[in-house]
Amino acid sequence: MIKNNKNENTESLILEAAKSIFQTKGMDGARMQEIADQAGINKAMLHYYYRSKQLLFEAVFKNAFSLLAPQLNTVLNDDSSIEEKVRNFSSNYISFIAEHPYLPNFIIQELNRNPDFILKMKESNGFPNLEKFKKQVDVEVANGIIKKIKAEQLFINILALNVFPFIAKPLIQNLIDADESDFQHIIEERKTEVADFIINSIKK
Amino acid sequence: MIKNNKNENTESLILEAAKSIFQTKGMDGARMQEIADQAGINKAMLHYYYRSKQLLFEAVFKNAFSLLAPQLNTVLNDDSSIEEKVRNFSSNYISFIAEHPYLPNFIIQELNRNPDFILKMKESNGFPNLEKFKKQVDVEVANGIIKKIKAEQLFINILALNVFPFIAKPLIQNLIDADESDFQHIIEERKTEVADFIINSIKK
DNA sequence: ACATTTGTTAACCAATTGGTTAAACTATTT
DNA sequence: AAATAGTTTAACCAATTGGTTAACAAATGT
Repeated sequence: MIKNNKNENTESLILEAAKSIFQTKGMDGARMQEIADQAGINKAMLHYYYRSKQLLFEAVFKNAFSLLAPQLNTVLNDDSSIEEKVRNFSSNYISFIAEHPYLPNFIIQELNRNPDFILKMKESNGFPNLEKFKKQVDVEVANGIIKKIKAEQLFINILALNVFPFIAKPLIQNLIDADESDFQHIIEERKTEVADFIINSIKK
Repeated sequence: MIKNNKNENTESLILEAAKSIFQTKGMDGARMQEIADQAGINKAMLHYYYRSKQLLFEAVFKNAFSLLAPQLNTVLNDDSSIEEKVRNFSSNYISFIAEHPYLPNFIIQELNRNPDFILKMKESNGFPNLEKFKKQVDVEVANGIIKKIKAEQLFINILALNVFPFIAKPLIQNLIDADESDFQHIIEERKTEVADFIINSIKK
């Protein structure tokens, strides 16, 4: 058999396969055998490298979360204005999620199933922190740059407008009668649409 | 044994138990035995009344969807202006979901897992229809009442801002560092906050 | 060359799961 | 009250599932 390089060794083969299965089927719907098949290896190897389904799942989850968190963080903590942050975030985040469409749904779904799970994430560094954003919103409100709004509500709105379409895709597609290409087009539009919508609402 | 009335007969006991288990654990995570235990009856009864796990699940899903759909429909199809629709929807929908917190997540999650499933829902009457809303948005845009926006995008925005906080509750709670009572308070605020946010953005 | 560690496999195992069955119990009909 | 139809139960079943084991193969070190 051909020698594997670092990107094709068994351990990462397993992680990649597990990622794909867990993210589409969830913890409960995923089967160890299916993960092994997709990785092209024996089921016993899953346990050799990750001990149990739970630990393999946690490895996948942490991996996914650590991909998502920096996207939030960079926007929250850079030095641009609120307006610039909103524009950057909407454009970047929608592009990012379009490349990882299962990510937000996976994370949100599994956190709903096991809310204690996020506590482990909070301990790790790189967990998104809202402090700077909060102060910035308060300052811009005080200076009359944007209308009065609580940072938390604004943050929820930004997240909602950007993330929801990906999570609720099957529902939305049917409600607005859009096929796959219609939907892609609408998502593409939203890279600026969402930012404009938010700015219009908060700009004085 | 005491005679059961219509609200306590076995069939609806099962449906209630199944609702509670399926909505918190999902199709894959739910166990027939657990549903039977919660209903206080023998597991064989589940099959006697609903034949299989799949059919029991579909009964629960249709039931849930038929609760949610009219909420969308009444707002989409009444005779008020877009602004009134937005205000009504935000207030009513948030109140409604606050009473059925697992509903949107359940529906969205299971539709993601099984996208074909919504086709069955579409056939049934009462499936939300956007036609009237679309025309109305176009008219109000043409008349200069609201800013230029596509009805589909506005609809997605309304849905996102109202529904997302419930779906992403565990994530949001941790990102903004809110305990249960903080979160309830923020949700309460959103009954007007969301409507104002949308109106601010689209009103000329 | 040999021994030891690391990686891999096929076969196996106990527990769980959705579903069935046959018998018992209860109400309804005649 | 006897027969019939509908409801409920305990015990059972085959299939699936996560996980283990023991033997085998491939590196690695000495």
